[in-house]
Amino acid sequence: MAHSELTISAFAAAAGVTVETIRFYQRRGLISEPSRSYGKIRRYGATDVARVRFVKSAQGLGFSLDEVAGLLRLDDGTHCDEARTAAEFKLESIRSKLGDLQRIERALGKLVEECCAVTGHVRCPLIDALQDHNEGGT
Amino acid sequence: MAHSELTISAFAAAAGVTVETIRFYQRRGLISEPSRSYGKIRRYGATDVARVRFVKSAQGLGFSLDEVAGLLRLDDGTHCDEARTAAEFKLESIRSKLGDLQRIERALGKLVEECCAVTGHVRCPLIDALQDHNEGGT
DNA sequence: CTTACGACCGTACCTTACTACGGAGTCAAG
DNA sequence: CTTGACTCCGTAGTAAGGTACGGTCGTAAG
Repeated sequence: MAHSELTISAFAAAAGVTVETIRFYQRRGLISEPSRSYGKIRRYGATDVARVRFVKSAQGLGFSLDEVAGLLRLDDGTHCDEARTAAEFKLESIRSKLGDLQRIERALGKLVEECCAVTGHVRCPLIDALQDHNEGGT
Repeated sequence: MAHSELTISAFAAAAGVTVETIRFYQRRGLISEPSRSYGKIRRYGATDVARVRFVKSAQGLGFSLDEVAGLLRLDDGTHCDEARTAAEFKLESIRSKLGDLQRIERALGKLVEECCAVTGHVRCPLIDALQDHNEGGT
């Protein structure tokens, strides 16, 4: 596998984005310049596809491209101890998001269950879910 | 409770945003126009603060302001069955995000543990985490 | 009364993340 | 050797989400 032979358009399609987006990510350094096998045409492989997919997922979770780049740098195996520290920070922010998301999920699940099942007004716990957690700090 | 008496600047500070952001959210309909008690000055209460905090949290999780508005509408107790259906959709997207986030968390946790503990090259599982999940579809 | 601090308003500007465009080079098929 | 799909490149434009700016008004202190 990893037949590093995709043209940019095939690559883009495989990753679920457009060619322009690939070129944009290239400029941003989110994907490494691939070996331009004969001529000056870029060729991409399966790992590149995974990388772009990762970018898209992380983005959907509220990370900016800069943050995603940071995450990806962690994965590159270089500057280990630096990466470790950074990873610990990231982990914190991720766990915080995880908490928020879980609270929203619970609240929304409850809402789906209870909505219209109760009499009178609903006052669903979507916002409250986060409020409970937040009110610890002033 | 709910002493609806905050001025816009106090409100903004309480919610952790700027006055301009409040006005912007107002225009977008993310917070309801408050009763302008005497004169034409807006006054806000604790529920408004919770609302803005919620917006910010949801945003950090990758929801656009439009989506957040959608979530908030669910919470408003009106158009119940419509809300229920929408909530079920949202719930799906939230659970998908939750999955991604958990995979990243696990991978990052592993990375922190294993990085530099192993000999030779690291090839950490950050991207792989999402790849495992994604490769089900071609 | 005037000076100042906020609230009010609209408009302009900025950053992030794309997206579209125009023009030139390349390569395989006909 | 032309045609056409596809590559390359740079630059310009767009949408979302604010952020900043300039000016008016109201009221409370000096």
